[in-house]
Amino acid sequence: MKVKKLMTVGKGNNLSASLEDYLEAIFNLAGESGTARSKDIAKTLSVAKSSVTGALRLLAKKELVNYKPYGYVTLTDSGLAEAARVARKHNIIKSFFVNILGVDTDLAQEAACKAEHVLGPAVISRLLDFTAFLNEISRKSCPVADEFKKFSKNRLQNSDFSRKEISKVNGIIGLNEVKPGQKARIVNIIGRSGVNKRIADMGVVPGTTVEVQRVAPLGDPIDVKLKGYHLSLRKEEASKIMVKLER
Amino acid sequence: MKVKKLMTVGKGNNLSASLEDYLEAIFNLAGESGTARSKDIAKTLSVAKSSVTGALRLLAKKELVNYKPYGYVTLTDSGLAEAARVARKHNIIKSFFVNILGVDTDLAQEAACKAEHVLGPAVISRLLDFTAFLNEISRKSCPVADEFKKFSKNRLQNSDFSRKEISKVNGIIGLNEVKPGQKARIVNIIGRSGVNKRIADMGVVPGTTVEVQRVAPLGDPIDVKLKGYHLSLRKEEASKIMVKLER
DNA sequence: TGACAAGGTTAGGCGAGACTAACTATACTG
DNA sequence: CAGTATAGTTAGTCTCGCCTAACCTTGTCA
Repeated sequence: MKVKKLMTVGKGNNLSASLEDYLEAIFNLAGESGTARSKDIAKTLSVAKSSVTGALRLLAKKELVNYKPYGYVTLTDSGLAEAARVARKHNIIKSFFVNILGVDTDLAQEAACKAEHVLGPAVISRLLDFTAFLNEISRKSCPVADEFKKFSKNRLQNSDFSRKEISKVNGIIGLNEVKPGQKARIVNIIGRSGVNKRIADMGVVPGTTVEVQRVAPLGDPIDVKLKGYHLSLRKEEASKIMVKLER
Repeated sequence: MKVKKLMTVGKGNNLSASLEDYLEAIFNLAGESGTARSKDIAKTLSVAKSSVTGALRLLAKKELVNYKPYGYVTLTDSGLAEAARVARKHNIIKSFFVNILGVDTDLAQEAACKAEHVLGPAVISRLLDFTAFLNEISRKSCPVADEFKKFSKNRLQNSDFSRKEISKVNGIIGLNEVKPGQKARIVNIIGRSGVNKRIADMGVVPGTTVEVQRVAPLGDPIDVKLKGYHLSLRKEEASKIMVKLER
């Protein structure tokens, strides 16, 4: 039997993603202009004014904000703590994206907004340690972020990640999409069952090169050559083998 | 005016997070046991059978799965591509969490499940490049992941990140929570307005040490000393300055 | 062949989160 | 101090995902 949600609605402090957003917005606005006006909250989050009213009532019930209709909104002590926690997370994530990965600021901002609701303390903590670590070794031996920048310059540029371009992430495709005659480098193998297990057992690891030899009319089966072996794969199986085309 | 969602419901391929989950589950199940039974999908995702039926109908409408009531479920070609894309993302994220950050496998699995719906191609692509980069330099100079492990061993261990422990991430707290007499190291400053801007302009960067001198009865204002200066901060401002207590 | 178990579907409902439209309170201005 | 613009609230509705309970299908086995 599943666990039921029969907790008292009272003030159980389990914030939904959207309530966290409201809290964070208030936190930021209060910091900038002293006080958080409902309208500005609405604007920051791109929601209707009425939605803000609703959220404020919920937050008030949880005793995270001081809220009286038509009055100014302030954070309570626990609200402040909670908001700071969220903002902290946001910052850690965003700074990783921007400073380490070199993602565009706006994009990072946006991604961090969503990721902050999703990554638990364990991951965040490790992430933070990791950036500290990178700083450390950057000082000691090499400036990691810069090295990385150089490193990625050398790779073939697929920088036009329009929002709509969803079918390929960084040029990685399923083996089933490779044309006959083409060679590709295995990036990873999803799942370890059936043929994929067999392949893994053959000692095939990411990095191995594979060549597609023949593809049957409907894309199934696919004949490949790898490590000297010949193999015939079903399309479903091939789709689980992620590859990057050799240039 | 906002952009309206007036697209034809038909088969516009914008998958919601949950539909992506269903697709991914089907992808994995089909890989393991040849075919995806509705019941197993339900079990994998921990949802009721009826929810699966609903999702399958939606996916069928988008032509991502072949679905007939009471029949077997298979992915269409575009469904396969889409599912592989999601699984790929999942793998990239999870492997970063596990292999680089050293997060526990189950936790990473869970976190990756959520993060995969939230991180766009740009971030994923950078992440992938970054792991490739780390592999590169691990071979050349030092094994980064191991070094990191050693590095984090040396830090004070706050490893008990129970789910409920939400008020502190890795021992980082707001300056407002620091007790008089204690010293702390600034980790980051959220926002650059008001006093925080003044502080930032004073050349205070992450790493600077700050000492709390006096805290007024209600926690406001807070007198601090930093870089030789004395400052009086309002609680709200202090809460935007993230610090870590000095040991 | 016919009964039954297991899997799948339908119907109805609920909560979260958002929206629009209409109404009310507050604040500014002459 | 009235009048109006601006901010905030209320009421009602919609969509998404999910649930439970009851009902159907299918395949199996005596």
